[in-house]
Order: sequence, then C-alpha cells, then structure tokens
Amino acid sequence: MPLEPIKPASSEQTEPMDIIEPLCAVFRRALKAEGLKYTPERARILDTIIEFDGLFEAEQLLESLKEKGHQVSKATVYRTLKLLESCSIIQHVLFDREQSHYQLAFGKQDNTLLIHVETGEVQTLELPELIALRDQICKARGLKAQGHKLQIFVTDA
Amino acid sequence: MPLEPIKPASSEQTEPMDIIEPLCAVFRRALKAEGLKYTPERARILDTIIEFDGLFEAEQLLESLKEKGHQVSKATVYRTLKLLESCSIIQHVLFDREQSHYQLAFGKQDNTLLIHVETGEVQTLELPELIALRDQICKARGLKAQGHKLQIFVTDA
DNA sequence: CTTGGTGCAAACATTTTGCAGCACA
DNA sequence: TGTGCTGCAAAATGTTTGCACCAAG
Repeated sequence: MPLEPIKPASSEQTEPMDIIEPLCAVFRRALKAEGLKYTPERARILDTIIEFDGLFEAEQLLESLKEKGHQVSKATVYRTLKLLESCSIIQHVLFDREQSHYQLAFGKQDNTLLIHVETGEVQTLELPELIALRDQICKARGLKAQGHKLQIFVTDA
Repeated sequence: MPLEPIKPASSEQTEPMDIIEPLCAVFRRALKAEGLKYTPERARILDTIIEFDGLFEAEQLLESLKEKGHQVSKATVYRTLKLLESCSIIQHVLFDREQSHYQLAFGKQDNTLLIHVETGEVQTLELPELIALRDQICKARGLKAQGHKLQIFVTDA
C-alpha cells in the first residue's frame, strides 16, 4: 500500500533550513491520508535525512541518530525509509550490490549520478535533456515515463 | 584482480549461434591471460547464459543448468559470474533491491532498460543519443565516461 | 605435478518479520 | 481506548568464503 506521492516542489528551495518544515508537513499529510501516525521516531528520521543533504545508507542514518542521542531501532529505520520512499520524499538508489543508498527526492522520480570509479566519489546531477529524450522514446512506444535512474561511471579524462 | 575487458565486437553479430564460439574464445583468452583455467563448469555456465539471450538471475541460471543435467554449484555460478563480469562478457544490472540481474554485454559498458512498473516487463534498449549527451556532460567536467546504466520506469500511456 | 577449481556447508551482510508491550489520535 | 508503532530478536534473502578433495595445464 504505497503512500500518495508528493507533487514536485513548485518553488526552487535549496536551503536545507527552508525545506525542513515543508517536508515534515508533506510527510505528515501523506501519513494522515493513510491513517498512519506521525511519531517522534519518524520525525527524527526525516530530520536527520534532511541534514545529510546527499546520499546516505541505512547504517549511516542509524549511526547519526545514535550520535544525536535519539535511539531508533534498525527495524523502525527500515520501515520509515520505505514510507518515505513510497511518498517520494526520498529515493532508493542502487549503484552497487552491497548496499542500498537513499537520497532526498523532493517528489522527483528522476535521478542521475556521476560515479567516479576510482575515487568512489558520487555526484548528483540534473539532466533535463535526458527527460526529453526519455519521454520521446517512450511516446514512440505508446508508453509513459514515470521516472528514471541513470548512473554514469567516470574516470579522470 | 579484474580480467582484461574484451573489446567491443567489431561486427554486428546478432544470431545466438554465431556468438557462442567467439564468446567462449574470448572467455578462454581472458582466463588464460590471468593464468586461470577454462573448466567444463565455466563453459557450461557461459553456454547457458548465451541461450538466455536476455536478462537473467543467478537462481535462474542455476535452475537452467540443473535442468540440463549439468550440476554446477551455487558457489561456482557466483564465482563465474564475477569472472564473466570482469572481462565484460556479461553485465551486472541492478534494478531492484532483492536480486541481481545479469545480461550479455558483448564488451559494452552501457546498458539501458525500459522497466514496466505494472507488468514487471523489462526491455533492453540502445540509446546512442544518450552516449553523446553523457560524453558531453563528462567532458565539460574534465571527466571521461566509461559506461552507464539507465533504467526508465514506464507505464502504459 | 602444481596451481587453481569445485562442491558443500557455514558464514555473512542487509533487510524483513513476529510478537509483546507502548503510545499516539 | 483502540489501532498503529516500537524495539527486540529471530528469520529470510542473496551472496561469499573456508576447506578438503579433484582436475586442468
């Protein structure tokens, strides 16, 4: 039972502080719509994710919560990640076999990563041209693109 | 210790039967170059993969080998998949959390999938425009693209 | 013959689940 | 005050590894 996806943000907010309140509100609304509860654990998890401001792993999230003195169990973290994913607040990113990564999605279903194969550095990218290309490909097949995930593996030139 | 990647095929061979011999030869050469052995198990695994002619999972491969009366252990299958990946004969594809998928790569480092979110149907795609776009993005950053993986999630229009 | 390969079973890492008690709406 | 939520520990999943024996080159 996936939660209602949030709509893509209409304004271009980039300051972490500016988005904490809206995202909490979005989450709250999505939960309420399903008869689910907005608990302190869920709030703390989302707050911590917002502070990351980039890719993270479940383990890091757990660690970070512990450091802040907010004990949240592994089970709750995983359960909340799923909730956040199903309402499109975060996105599940898979680029290596051993670990799931996540990042804030702000309602976007699209994700492009530049992955440096030597340093392991990962950078998130916006690629509007790809959306056009992708939509065209889909339209030609009578399909509709809901989103995409692109990983580009790079080395230094 | 990755094997030497194979060079992209120069000719456009598309018939499964036409490629069995070359891929075996490529694998053999890659193994020999590392002082590794070309065993019956490895040969059977590659043969079976070629017959799949599409995406597959480790479990399917194991199953298919068993049906053919070729008992190969799980451990050997996983070990061989790694070898085949490191010489670019196959490609490791991740598009869901629960299972790794693989497919023949023919030396390519690029991979585009159209994934139907409702039916689960998956289709492989060639997208030359994306290569141009990707290379341009990388060049602008002083980087060099080694390959990419793109997954487009679609529904019926 | 020597080095690497195989199968088996146990180990592993990550994620999921069952359950009993707790707490939000 | 009832349904959903939490933490814990156990289970489940997919993949890897140690080891003793086997086989390719």
